[in-house]
Amino acid sequence: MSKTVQRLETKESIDERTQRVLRGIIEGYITSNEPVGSRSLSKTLEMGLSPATIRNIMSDLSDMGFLMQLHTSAGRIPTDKAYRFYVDQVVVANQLTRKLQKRIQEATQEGGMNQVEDLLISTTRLLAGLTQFVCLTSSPRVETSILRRIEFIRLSSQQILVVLVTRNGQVRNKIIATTEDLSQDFLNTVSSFLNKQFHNRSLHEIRQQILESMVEDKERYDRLLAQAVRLGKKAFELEDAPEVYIEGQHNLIFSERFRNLNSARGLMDAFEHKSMIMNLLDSTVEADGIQIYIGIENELESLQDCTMVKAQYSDQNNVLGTIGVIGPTNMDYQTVIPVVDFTARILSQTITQQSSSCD
Amino acid sequence: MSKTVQRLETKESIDERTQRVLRGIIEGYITSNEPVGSRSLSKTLEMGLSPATIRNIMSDLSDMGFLMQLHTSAGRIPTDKAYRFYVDQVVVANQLTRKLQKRIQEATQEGGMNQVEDLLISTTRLLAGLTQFVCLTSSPRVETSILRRIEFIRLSSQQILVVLVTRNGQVRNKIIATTEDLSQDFLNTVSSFLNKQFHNRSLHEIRQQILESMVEDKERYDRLLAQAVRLGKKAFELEDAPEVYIEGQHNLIFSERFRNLNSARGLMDAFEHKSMIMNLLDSTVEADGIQIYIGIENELESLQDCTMVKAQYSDQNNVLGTIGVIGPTNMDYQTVIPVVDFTARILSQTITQQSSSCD
DNA sequence: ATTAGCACTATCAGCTGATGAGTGCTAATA
DNA sequence: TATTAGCACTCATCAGCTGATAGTGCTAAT
Repeated sequence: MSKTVQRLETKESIDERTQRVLRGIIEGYITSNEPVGSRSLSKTLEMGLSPATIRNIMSDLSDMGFLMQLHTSAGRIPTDKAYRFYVDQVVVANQLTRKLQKRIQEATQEGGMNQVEDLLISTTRLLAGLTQFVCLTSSPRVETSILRRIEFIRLSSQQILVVLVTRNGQVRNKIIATTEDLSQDFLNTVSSFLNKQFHNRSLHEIRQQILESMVEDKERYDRLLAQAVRLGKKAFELEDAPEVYIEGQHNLIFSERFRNLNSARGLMDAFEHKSMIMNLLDSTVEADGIQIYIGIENELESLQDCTMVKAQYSDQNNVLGTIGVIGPTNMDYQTVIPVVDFTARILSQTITQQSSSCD
Repeated sequence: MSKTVQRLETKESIDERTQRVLRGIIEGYITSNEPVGSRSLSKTLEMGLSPATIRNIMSDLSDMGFLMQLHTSAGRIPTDKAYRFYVDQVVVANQLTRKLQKRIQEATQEGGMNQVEDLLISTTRLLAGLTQFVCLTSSPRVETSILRRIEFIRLSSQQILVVLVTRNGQVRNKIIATTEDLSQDFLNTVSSFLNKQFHNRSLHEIRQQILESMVEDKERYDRLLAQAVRLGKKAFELEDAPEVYIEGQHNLIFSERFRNLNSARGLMDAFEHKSMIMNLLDSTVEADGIQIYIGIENELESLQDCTMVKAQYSDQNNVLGTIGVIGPTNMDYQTVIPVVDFTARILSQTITQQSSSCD
């Protein structure tokens, strides 16, 4: 794996005029998806500069590493560094249109969404549709979520169904095998014990505590407690399956905007490995707000000619997961950024409402 | 939607020699994915026929509708009718290699598969990987599955979690809202009543019966029964979400074998509509064994230059769902057919084992 | 410092002729 | 009579050439 730049620098001071030209090229390339040349830029820029002057400036910008040419005598296109400059210095978090805001809100409020999973899936799909890119969402880590309720249901003499409900409305099922035949009554006692004991604790804490209990002197426990601990251990041994939702993969193939992309295949393959995606989404440096990884700033190689825009969502207490889109580096940052941002906020809001609706 | 042929006919009697030529062309095209010409065929066939003779025969076969040319002076390729002939008359259900059999068995026996969902997903992925095509699987219709257990869990004063376990190990969760605050004790009574009443009935039957109960004179019920009926109604009102698993979509784009396919886009889009896929899979004429739809035999337009090979899987009593692959019409039928067949059998077997492990 | 002018270069679409694989027809053959 | 050799013909493909276009870099004039 190639050691990559963490984040591109844009400390250099560029004079006002040069900045405007750079900006013109970036925006030109974003809208047209074609290399932009000095002549056309001279027109659109309306700064009264002749193509020749523009060429000189472009030449300087190339030297500084902001522009590159696919071949001599084609216009120039921005480098990743240029996009970084653009995102940091130029793009101001402009408002979404009311229309878009409404659309996002409505989509997340759609009926029958009391299961967090459904909400996440439909939000992911929404964002993929809005941006026409690929959208990825990581579901809340069960690990860190708060226990709301645990219940055991006897299925047969050897099988018990564990139902585990978290604070934010995720429901997990797991069938565990037992050697002893336990009655439903007994299971009820166990679960009510566990519920009392571990109410409002994170699953992680709970697991820890159970493990500690087990090493303590077993003599001190009565049968109930011993079984409770044993069942609890199995129940909370949930493989923390990295749940990821991916939508809009077909955009990667069919969208005009992705056409320069040579590593579509690699990305598709990467998407098959959920745990890798999970990593991608959840490897987060800054705690809040939107995060943007442009081109080579991405660690994953097949992502290095894409931009990933992502934001975390949370309930009132904790960060739960991440939602993000992957698009071409010349995406329309001015709209994509606020769309992702707003969607994440709405998502947080909806989930918070849900989890606060418990007692 | 174009009215399509239900199933292509191959009643015509073709003499032995002509059959061998046809078969040679089909197999040639299957292995090379290139139109086959008279000269090369004359060599590979080893029947001592000159290219000229072969050409005459080919000409006859073209007249009968078994062959076509993409353009004059390219070799000929088989028509859908030819593949139908091939599948019906030539392909004998040959055995899978032991190696493949093992691989399929191992993949389905992989640990932690006590949830049917996991089993289906991993089987779908397996089949997509083995064939390098797209694989589709429909999950058992909750509608027709048999109730094993139902349980209500009080989450808050307004929310109740319904947990529903079917005979073959599917677990469904649903959160329902209540106006009245019902105690867990009360809910336990309700669920134990419902469990007794409806044990081993299909969800469909149960729903029917509940609806009938509701129109009966309400006076005759005590509070328990009334609530049980009311909760039961909500619980069994599960939207029968058509659950479909799709794997290997990227093969559609990247596989060499699909390259003639112009409607990849259409297929990808179709895959987004799960209910359509569900229809596609479950619209079944013959009850058992493998089913093959070649080219224009498919109702779905964007599938009309593909072949779909599918088979149903079942538990000891009922057909549960369908698993199938979609590939190019010139797929290697000799292996694909037995692979799908065997996979479906193993799937049935695994699910049967699971559902019989209850009391 | 800016700009006009000019030489240079790469891409693209369109045309060309050569090549090759394959056919259909016909006349000769076993 | 069935088969085959021979020949003319048809297309698709490909390399090579063309002019048009759009861009650059450099230099000299403003």
